[in-house]
Amino acid sequence: MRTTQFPLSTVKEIPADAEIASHKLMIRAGLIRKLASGLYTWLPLGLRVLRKVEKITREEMEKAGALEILMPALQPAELWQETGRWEQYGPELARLTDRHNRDFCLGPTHEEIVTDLARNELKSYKQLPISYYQIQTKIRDEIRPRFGIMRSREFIMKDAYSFHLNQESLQETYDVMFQAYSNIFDQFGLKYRAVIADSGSIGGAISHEFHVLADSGEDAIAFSTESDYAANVEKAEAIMPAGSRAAANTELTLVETPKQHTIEELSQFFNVPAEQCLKTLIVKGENDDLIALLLRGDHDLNELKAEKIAGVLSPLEFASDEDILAACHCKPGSIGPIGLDIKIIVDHSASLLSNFICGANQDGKHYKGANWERDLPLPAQTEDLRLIVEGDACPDGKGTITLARGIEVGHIFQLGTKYTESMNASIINEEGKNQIMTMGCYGIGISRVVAAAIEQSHDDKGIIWPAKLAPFQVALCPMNMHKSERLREAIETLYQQLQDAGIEVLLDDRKVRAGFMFSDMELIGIPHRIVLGDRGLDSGNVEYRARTDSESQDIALDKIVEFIKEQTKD
RNA sequence: CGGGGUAUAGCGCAGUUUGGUAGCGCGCCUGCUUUGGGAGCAGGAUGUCGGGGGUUCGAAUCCCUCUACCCCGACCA
Repeated sequence: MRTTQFPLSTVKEIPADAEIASHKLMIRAGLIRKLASGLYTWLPLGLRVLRKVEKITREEMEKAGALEILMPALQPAELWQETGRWEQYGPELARLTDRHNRDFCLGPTHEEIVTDLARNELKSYKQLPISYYQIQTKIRDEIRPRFGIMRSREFIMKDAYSFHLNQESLQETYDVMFQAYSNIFDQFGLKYRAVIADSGSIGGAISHEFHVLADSGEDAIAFSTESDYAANVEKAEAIMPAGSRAAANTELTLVETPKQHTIEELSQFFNVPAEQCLKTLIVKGENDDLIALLLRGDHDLNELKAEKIAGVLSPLEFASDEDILAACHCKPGSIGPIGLDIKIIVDHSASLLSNFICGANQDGKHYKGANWERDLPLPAQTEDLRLIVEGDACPDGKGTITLARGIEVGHIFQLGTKYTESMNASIINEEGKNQIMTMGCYGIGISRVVAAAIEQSHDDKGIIWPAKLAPFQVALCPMNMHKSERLREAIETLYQQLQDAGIEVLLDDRKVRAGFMFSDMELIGIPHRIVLGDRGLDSGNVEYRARTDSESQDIALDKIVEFIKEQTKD
């Protein structure tokens, strides 16, 4: 391609509404343009990258034995009503009616549609297992689209669905898909981790997320220092710490704390670490009652864990100040478990505290030197309530936890019979009887991968594409070609030779100055750059520089094609 | 949906407090000079000042209203 025929839409000024590096760079490098909140047009350069992500994904899905199909984005409400998700999905499901006043939605995902396909097409166990996949536009009316393509209202997803006679078969395909996903992310050339995940609203039991590691990631991932354990922090179990409670050796004392409400203020006031304080949170229960959750001061509540406990309202809701005043006779900031007359659930770690600080249920007062089973009974219910933190013991017993940030780009689930049962998707089994199929589903956020790759790999000059995602492999930059006919000829020859060698070359044949050209090529992140001028022609050399290099090197003009082939081979 | 903010040329912004008829930088067009790290000079084009209503002799500016967009929270590939 030539830049005169494949215009670069680079811009110098950073758009005001772009916050994170990938969003800024996608606009600046001319990959995308915004149409409206959460809606983007892919420009030619961006689309080349997107197609590469699709290609790698498609190849690996084929290798994994999945069959490509294409399902409609516009979907009848009836199918969603069958599974109950028409009601459950909420406002994120974009709904509309047709001219006959029939209800439809724009598909945010395709479990209903593919299950309908399966129940019509699949009759016999002999047809199982089978996996379908598609690469298609999804629509989700996000509460708050942001970060450009990272969280948009319309995005491109590869979604795959597998159907099985039983759990064993599902597990086999799940393992195959897990491997396929690993292959895909290896090929992308991105640093990633597969982590144990919560299955969220899609449903099902076992599930893994694939995260591209980047400091700006919205998710926190917990890893083991020793084993291959990795989990989304929201799912990572904080295990009961070893050891027992230290002995009670201080008196329970009521202390005036007129201005101390937060754990931080308390730990300063009493001059003790936050972990010697007890944090009391009041949440709503299922029967309009209130429940107190107790945590160590240095720990944070994991809301996902809390709302899964029987009796706790899901989704989690904190009690209002009025509710708290009624139940605890004080305002938030002085609540504590001593004498508290509502259900109390204590976190494992908090149950091991001794001689701790806690609220006294009187405004402006706290207790110090509190001890379980001496000053107050240890609550009967001890649970894992908190977010795992750096340094915690790993749940698998090997090593300790470190944390990293990640961008969720893939998610695989074992759905079981959640959809097949409600939609009565059955086949005839070996005994000639009807049997509900077991199902798995596997997603990759194709468009998000592009943003995640940039987020992980960029510098102050622009994008640094991994080889397999780069829109072009080589930038060919002539110096003042419009003034030298022999240079034009040499460049044209080289351009042709590189293309003949199967290399994707972007020839910058614009009549622009060197610095302008270099800046553009660096901004759009082309991995290899060849510079040739009259000077080079005289000495028989070109200048080569990889995007990641800080210095150029001279390569003989008659060796450069071989050199580039070597640099760009797999 | 709650809380905060913004809307002026293709992009980034000033002008609004104190009403007087629209400006800067980048980009774009023309010419000359430059030409190895986003060039210089000269000239030029581009605006229903987000929409509607009101106050006023006069509104980008004051008042009312609507809309869009952005940021913080719950959602997710």
